Amino acid sequence: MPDYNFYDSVYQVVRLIPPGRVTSYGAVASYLGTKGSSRMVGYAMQACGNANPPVPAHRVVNRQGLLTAKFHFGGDRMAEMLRSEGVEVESDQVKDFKKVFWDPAIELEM
DNA sequence: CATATGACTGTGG
DNA sequence: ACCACAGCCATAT
Repeated sequence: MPDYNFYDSVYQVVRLIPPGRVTSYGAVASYLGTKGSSRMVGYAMQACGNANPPVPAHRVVNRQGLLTAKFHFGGDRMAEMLRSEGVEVESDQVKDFKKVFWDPAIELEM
């Protein structure tokens, strides 16, 4: 593996998330091969503000579809953005999570 | 080089 | 079903 940066890989996968869809940290980590580093995905998101182009971190939620990242966005900004993209959010949780769930390991599998 | 941290996840009581 | 603890692994200090 050449200049392999974990952060960059995470950013690229997250940027592949289509609008109106969400994914989980574990799914991204698993796709990257580092299944156990689900926390690293979120940690990478912390530095997403340093990435270019920016990363739609608001499309990444936890396994339960809960907007754990909203605390970092500062308010319900995350929920509003998701709603703006067509994702129904209620009680900081994505409705029909299974329906809007976007798994890179499946969507990108070929 | 060693310790601490974290936007997670799974298992057990 | 709910709460608590442990495992995991890359980055930061």
